[in-house]
Amino acid sequence: MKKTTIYDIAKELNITAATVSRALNDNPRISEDTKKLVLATAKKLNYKQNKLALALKSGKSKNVGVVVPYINRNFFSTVIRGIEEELNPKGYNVIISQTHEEGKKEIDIVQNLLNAQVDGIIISASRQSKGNDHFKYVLSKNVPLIFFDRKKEIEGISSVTLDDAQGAYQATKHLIEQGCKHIAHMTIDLSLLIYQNRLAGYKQALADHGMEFNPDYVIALQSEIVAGKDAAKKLMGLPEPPDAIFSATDLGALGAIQYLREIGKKIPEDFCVVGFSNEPFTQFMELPISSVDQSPLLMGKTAAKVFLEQIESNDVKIEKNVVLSPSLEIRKSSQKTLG
Amino acid sequence: MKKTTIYDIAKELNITAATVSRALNDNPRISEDTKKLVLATAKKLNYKQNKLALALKSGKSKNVGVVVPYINRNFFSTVIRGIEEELNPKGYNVIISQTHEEGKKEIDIVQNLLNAQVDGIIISASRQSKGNDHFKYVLSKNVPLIFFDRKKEIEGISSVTLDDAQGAYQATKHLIEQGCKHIAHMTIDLSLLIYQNRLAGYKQALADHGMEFNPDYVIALQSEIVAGKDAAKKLMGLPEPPDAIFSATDLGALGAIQYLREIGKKIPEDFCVVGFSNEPFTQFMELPISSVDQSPLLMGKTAAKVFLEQIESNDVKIEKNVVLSPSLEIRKSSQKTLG
DNA sequence: TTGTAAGCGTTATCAC
DNA sequence: GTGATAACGCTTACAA
Repeated sequence: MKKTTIYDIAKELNITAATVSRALNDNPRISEDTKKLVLATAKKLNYKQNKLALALKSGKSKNVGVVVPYINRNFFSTVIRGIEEELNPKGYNVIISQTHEEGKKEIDIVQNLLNAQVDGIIISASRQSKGNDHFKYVLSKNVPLIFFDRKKEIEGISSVTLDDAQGAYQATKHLIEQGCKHIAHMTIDLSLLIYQNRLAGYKQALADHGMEFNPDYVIALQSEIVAGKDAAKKLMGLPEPPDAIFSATDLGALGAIQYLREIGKKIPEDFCVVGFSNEPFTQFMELPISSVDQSPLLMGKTAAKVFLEQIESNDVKIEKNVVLSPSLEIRKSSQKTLG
Repeated sequence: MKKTTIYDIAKELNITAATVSRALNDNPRISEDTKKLVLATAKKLNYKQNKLALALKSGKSKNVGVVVPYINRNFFSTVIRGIEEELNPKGYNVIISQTHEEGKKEIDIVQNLLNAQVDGIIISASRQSKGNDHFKYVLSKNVPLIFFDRKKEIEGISSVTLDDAQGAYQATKHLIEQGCKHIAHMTIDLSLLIYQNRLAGYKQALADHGMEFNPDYVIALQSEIVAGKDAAKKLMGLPEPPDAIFSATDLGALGAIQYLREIGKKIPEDFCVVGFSNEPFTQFMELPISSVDQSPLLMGKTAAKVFLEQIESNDVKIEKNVVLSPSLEIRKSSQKTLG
C-alpha cells in the first residue's frame, strides 16, 4: 500500500498540493468548502502527514535526544518518564541513548543526535565524560542543551540538578538528632560533582553541630552491595567505630546494613543508616531504609520545561540553573525515636 | 553557525554536489584524488550528514519505535536496553513511548510512529489494548512490527515471548519438591495471556504430580504489596490454609511474605514463596525471594534481531515466534533443603 | 570519472 | 481563495 501524499488528495479534487497543504493547516485564506472537501478526502485516502518531509523543510525534527549512562536504572528511567510526559503532549518524540558511562560513546551519541537533527538534547554527563568541546559544539549549532543531575560547568548551558549538599546535610543532621555521635560517610566517585557535594553537605552538618570531621570515617566504594559490606567491616574495625553511616548510595547503605546485622548490631537502636536516592527497594525491605529522595520525575519534567522555554524564547544561550530540593524520607533504619 | 551541506563542499572544490555525495559514500567510480579532497574539505568545513534529508530520500528513517506500558519498570527498561545495544551499532536510533497501559494511547502512539516514518515498531501490548486494527495497519504500511512479552495473536506478526507456562511449571514443581502440600497461586489480570499461561503452568505442575487443583487457592490482585498482604491474609483464613504460594509477580510475593512474617510464620521452614520476574529487589532482601527470571536483556536483543531479519529479508509478513525459556532462581524464600 | 536533473513530501512566497 | 514554483539536503539514473 503506497503512502498517500498531499498530491494524491490534490489530484482527487483537481486542486493543487499547495491548497491541500493550506487546508490541512487550517489557513484562514482557504474557503470552508475546500477545507471540508480536503479533510474528507484526506480521511478517505487515509492520509498521514510525513513528518520527515516537514522536518526537512522546517528544520525542526520534533525529536529530542535524551542521554543517560544507563536506561535501566530506576533514577534515570524515571527522569526519562518525566521528560516524556512533559514533551509528548507538545508533539515531541524522545530518542534515548545510553553512554554506559563511556566518554567516547557520549561524544559519538551527541554527534549522532545532531546529525539526526534533534531539536534539543537533555543529558546526564557520563562518569568518564571527556572535555567539553562536544557540548559547546551543540550550542554552536543552536541546539538547546540541558544537563540534569550530573552537570558540567559550561557557560550558557542550563541545568536541572538536585541540591545534593542540602540532601546530605539533612541526612546527617537527622542522624545527629537521633543522638548518633560518630557518623561515617560512604561515597563513590569523588571526581563527580554530585558526590563532592554530598560530602560537603555531610561535613557542613557536622561542623554546624560542633562535631569533628574524621577523615577515617569517609570511605569510597563502587556502587555495589558487596563493597558496602566491606566498607562497613572496615569502619567497624576502627579504634573508635562509628555508630551511624550516611551513605551516598542506597546499595551502599544496604550492604552496610547487611554486614551490621551479621555482626549482631541492632538497627536502629545501636546503629543508624541513611542512604541516598530513595530507590524503590529501600521501602520494601523488612527494615525499610531511610533515604534522600531525588524526585526524578520532577527533575525530568523540569528539564523538559527548561528545554521548551529555550525553544520558545529562541535563544539557546540563556543559562538557567534549576536546583531542586531533596527530601529526606525517614524510615526505620534511622528512627530511634518515634514521631 | 550555518550547517554545512554537500553544496558547500562542492562550491569549495568547484565540483558538483553529486560528486561530493558519491565521494562521501565511497562510490568506486570516483577517483581517489577527489575522494581525498572531498573528505578533507568535509572535515575542514565540519560537514555532518543530514539524516533527515537522507531519510526523506531513501524512505528509511533509521529510527525504530519501542512501545512499552511504562518505561520505569525494571523489566521494560532492561528490554529497551537490550534493543538499544543491538540496534545502535547498526545505525538505528530508538524512539521510546509509553502507553500507561491505555488502549487509546497505544493507538495514538503507533499512528504517531508511523507518521515519523519509523523503520519498525517493537511493542509490548498495553493491558487495555483495544482491537487489532492499528497493528494490522502497521503491516499494511510495510513496516515490521514485533511483539515482545505481551503479544497479540495476529497472523503475520512476529513475537518474542517468554514461556510463562514453563516458568510457572518450574516454580510450582520446585515448591512440590520442597515438600509443600498446598500451593496457592497469586495472579493479576487473567485477561492477559501471560497470566493465563502462568496459571496454566501452575495447574499442569499440580496435575503432573497428582495434586488436586483448588480454585480457592487462586487469587487475583493488583500488582501491589498491599494487595499481596491482603491476599495472603485471605488465604491463611481458609479452612485449609496453604503452605506455599507461587505468585505471578514479585511484589505480590513480597506482600505475602510480609504478612506471613507478621503472623509468625517461619519462611522457608513453615511456608515457601516463589515470585515471578526476578526483580532486582528480590535478591537484596534480608530474606531473598526465589523468582522466575524473564531474561529481559536477551528478550530485547532477540526482538531487535527479529526486526533486523525482517528488514534484511525485505518481507514484513514473515511470522517468527521466538519463545525464550525462563530460569528459576532459587533463593532462601523457598529453600527448605540445602543444595 | 564527473555533471545534470529529477525526486523524496512539505511549506512559503509570489502571483493572479 | 487558489495556483505555480522554489526550497529544505540528499541520492541516483542518465548523460557526457
